[in-house]
Amino acid sequence: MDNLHRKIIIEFLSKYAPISKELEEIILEHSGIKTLSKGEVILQEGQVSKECFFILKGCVKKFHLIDGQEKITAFYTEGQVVTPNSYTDGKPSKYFLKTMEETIALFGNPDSEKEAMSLYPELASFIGLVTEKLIVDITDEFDTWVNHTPEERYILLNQERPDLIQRVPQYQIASYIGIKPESLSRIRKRLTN
Amino acid sequence: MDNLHRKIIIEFLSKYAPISKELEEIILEHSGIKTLSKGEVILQEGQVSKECFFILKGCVKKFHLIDGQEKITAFYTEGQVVTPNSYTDGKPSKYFLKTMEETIALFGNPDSEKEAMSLYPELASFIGLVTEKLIVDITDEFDTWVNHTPEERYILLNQERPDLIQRVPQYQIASYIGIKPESLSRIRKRLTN
DNA sequence: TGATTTTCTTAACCAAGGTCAATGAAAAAG
DNA sequence: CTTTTTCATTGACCTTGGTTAAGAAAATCA
Repeated sequence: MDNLHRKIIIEFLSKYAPISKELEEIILEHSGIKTLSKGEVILQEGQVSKECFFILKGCVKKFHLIDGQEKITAFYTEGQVVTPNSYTDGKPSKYFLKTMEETIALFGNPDSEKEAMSLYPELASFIGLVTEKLIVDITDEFDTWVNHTPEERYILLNQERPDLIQRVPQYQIASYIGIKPESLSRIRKRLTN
Repeated sequence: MDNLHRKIIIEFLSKYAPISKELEEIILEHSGIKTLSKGEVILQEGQVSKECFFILKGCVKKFHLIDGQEKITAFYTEGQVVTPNSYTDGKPSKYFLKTMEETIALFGNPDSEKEAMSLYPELASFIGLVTEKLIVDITDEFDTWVNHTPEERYILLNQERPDLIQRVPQYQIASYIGIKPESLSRIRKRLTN
């Protein structure tokens, strides 16, 4: 694990609570690092996920297939945790996870998670914090979504995740903000005038 | 606490894991039951929440005030937990919580929660399950929302929470599904034809 | 490099929701 | 039982996004 990756993890973990070097090592030891090539499918619809992961480098999209069309509901990038619902509830996934670029991520599975938690009880409360924070983030995102128009969502996206606009094709951004590529073109035109 | 309320709680708790009579008592002892009258504001925008609650009877709406307009993002009814983001992250709330009817709820606060958890470690892992399930529910709701039109959302709401249509005024249902009351009228007309 | 595929833009027309204003119906208040 | 207020519906007109089809621009590949 190189220094950049280490920094991303530590930065992430420190958001939740002061973290000891010891706990840091425990977490690193119990997760496996993997590199995925561009366009790789991490989770299929109907499949039960056995892994959650943390992105060190790269970008992953989450999408539903509706009438043969991809409907993107999330882009995950560096420093984000991805815990598929299917990983948590053991039910077949309703959505896909697919890399947009070559992606390096730390993978964890329930067995090693349980093992680590039984060895290090402080890990459990730490995971609790991460989980609680996730709820706050998701509900905030939901509220932001429903309280804005597609045009406003595009403006917000430019402000809050300008990197995404650069690295993701526009027609996928369109899907993410809930409109068709043609409409996003028009919105962009409206905005430049 | 009467039998109906007891039943609602036990039904709720059993969704997550088999629950012992003992743990049941612990939870009941550490939460205070309160009755709120119709129209009571539980949480104000800008306020830091010190309580989460579980609804035994009644209905609570969550809404943002945008340009003086209520934008409803959730209705909570019997058997649902409400954990304000502000309760979790300690930051001022971005939204309001207000009762739609007389509402009876079990309230918990961080102090009694921590006390109970230190006395009964098994409670912590139980709360972990509840929290994880919340994430699954919220992301499912989010995905359902973004993948449907207002008309489809209205049809879904009728199927999945027919009680809400009965007990909540239509213009508030309209706000909840993201449209104006006039548009909901038109949708209803379209659907009857 | 030239060829091919992918992505982005434009335009004309359509459908759904927003706005404004008027009217009716239903509930609440007196 | 009225009166008043709140809520729901309707219609005319506007705005935004969807659809379809064509072509331009960019990225990829041979």
